Amino acid sequence: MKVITDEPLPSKAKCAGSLKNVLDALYVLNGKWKLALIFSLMGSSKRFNEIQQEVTGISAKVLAKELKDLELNGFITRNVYPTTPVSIIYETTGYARTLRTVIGELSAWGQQHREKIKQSMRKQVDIAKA
Amino acid sequence: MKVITDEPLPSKAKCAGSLKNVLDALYVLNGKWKLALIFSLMGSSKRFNEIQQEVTGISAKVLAKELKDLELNGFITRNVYPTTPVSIIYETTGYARTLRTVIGELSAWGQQHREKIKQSMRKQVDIAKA
DNA sequence: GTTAGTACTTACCTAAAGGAAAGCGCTTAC
DNA sequence: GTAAGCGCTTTCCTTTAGGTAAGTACTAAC
Repeated sequence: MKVITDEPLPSKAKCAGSLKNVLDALYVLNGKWKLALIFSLMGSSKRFNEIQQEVTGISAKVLAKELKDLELNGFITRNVYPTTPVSIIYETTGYARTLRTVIGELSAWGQQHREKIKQSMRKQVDIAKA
Repeated sequence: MKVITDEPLPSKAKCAGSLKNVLDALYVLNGKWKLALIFSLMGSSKRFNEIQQEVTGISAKVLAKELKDLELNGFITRNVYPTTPVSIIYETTGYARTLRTVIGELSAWGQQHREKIKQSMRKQVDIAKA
């Protein structure tokens, strides 16, 4: 067991940058819905109500707010088509698609995480301390 | 321009699962700090004050809460060494390390995102609609 | 006229996140 | 004794996220 006491700056400088990157990414992608919304629109462009149906649980207010936010940050565009009642269709930008790998990894991780949780619930916990 | 009106369920069923995965992942990894803390401890095991110094901006209260949360979820372990004043060292578990790729992607994306933001601030915005 | 649908907005409210500052129990150094 | 350091906890407070429900502006159908 190595008790760290006299190592003020081992290699922190080089890691601090990466840490800042993580923090920066989380800053624009925060909240419960942003990544899910981008993911939903990456599948196909959709209109307001369609999004609300797919992303179950989101309220109209929050959805409107998040869509504005995502548009301001350049992740999606809001297209108004002058059909008889105007159609408003949201779609992802190319920039949002740079998040594809991030979201892909997150989705894959989320899947195996759910599996793990289900198993540990069956075991009823005997892992007080591993 | 393709106005979606008569496509109730094109391929939603297969995407809904992935969407749920994303939501599930975000559920355990929510908040400003969790991924950053895991990332910090992935670099090297640390004690309380060391973490607080590296992850600048986090308060003692929030750090204590997040560490408890991460321990409960099996991402980190809290090791108490019976040195003269007890040393408490936090380290990541193997499970936390399954997040390595996710965090790696997030960090890489955060880096290029900051670059993009810096550029668009110089240009002073002439990208009303691309 | 009413009703219905789309895409929201507005008002109100609760809960949770997060921050600042102080305190606490312990030990060691002076 | 005092002071300082560690690893927190406690208290108080503000901010933010998010939810519900109602309303609004438009149009078209009945």
